[in-house]
Amino acid sequence: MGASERDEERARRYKRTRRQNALEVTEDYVEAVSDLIAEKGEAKVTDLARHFGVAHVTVIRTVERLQEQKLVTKAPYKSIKLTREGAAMANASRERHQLVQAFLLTLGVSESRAKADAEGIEHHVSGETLEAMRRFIETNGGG
Amino acid sequence: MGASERDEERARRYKRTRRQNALEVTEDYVEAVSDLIAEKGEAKVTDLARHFGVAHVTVIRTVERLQEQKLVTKAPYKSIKLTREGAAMANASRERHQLVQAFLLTLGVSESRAKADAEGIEHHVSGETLEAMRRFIETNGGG
DNA sequence: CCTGTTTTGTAGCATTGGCTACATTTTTTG
DNA sequence: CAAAAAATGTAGCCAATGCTACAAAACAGG
Repeated sequence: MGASERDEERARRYKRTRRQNALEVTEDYVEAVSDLIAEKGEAKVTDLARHFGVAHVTVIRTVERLQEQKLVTKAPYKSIKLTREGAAMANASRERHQLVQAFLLTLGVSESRAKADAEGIEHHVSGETLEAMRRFIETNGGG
Repeated sequence: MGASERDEERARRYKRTRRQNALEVTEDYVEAVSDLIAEKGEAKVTDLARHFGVAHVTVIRTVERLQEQKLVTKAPYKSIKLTREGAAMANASRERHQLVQAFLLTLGVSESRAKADAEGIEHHVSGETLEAMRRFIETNGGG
């Protein structure tokens, strides 16, 4: 007995979510690197470790992976820089993050909750849902 | 130079999101077990593998973990059963899932997108945000 | 009831994201 | 400039979630 179409569709959704979870860390890192460069002029391993509240070793390994994915560059003992693709991903991620957060605020969620929930939600929002959120903010925003 | 309060808060949010990602699989499994029992009378390893689109071995190991967490029980070569806590988690998870999906539909997102996005979003929605979604559905729902 | 299929289980490997302990390099500072 | 402190790197561990390959148990048909 094979998988029904409904099974297959659900399985696809499940896998998509798992993939997005894997992407989350990547997006969070490039966004953090971008923010740190904007704020301090450079992004160092220690800054990222403090940013995420993890051990510096964890940052080093994750940055290695990001290098393999051509999202950042880094020479030994030097700070982390974004490639063009990395910068593009950071911008897209930040925009989406801010939109989701603004949406939650407009919906009536408190600031602290909006920040916390946006962190988890942002990576799972499709373009279509993002558009719906944007419309909602435009219609109900500001007041 | 230590971490600032803003750093610490952001780090807490980040860690919370990572924890929720780990919980995701757990919640998805108990919910699937609950659904299968409701539909077919029992939940077998193969059913879950088909449900999620993963190898049966992955299911076996995950179910072992769920047993350690007292969410399910399982004897060798027998089907999976929910403990009281497992059933409670399944119900809460399903309710939240449905509410998020209904919310997205009310917001104007297409059904397929709503289903897909709800899958990823549901595990990251706090009680407060869930309440805001419920209010929104009540106000704008039905039409 | 035996034989073949399906289901379940075990062993072992990979990747990701955590960690500690220790080593090395860079930076700061007295 | 040398010593102390900070930053970075390496080695090796763990857990979770995937996988394939092979083994054993349960179930179905003839």
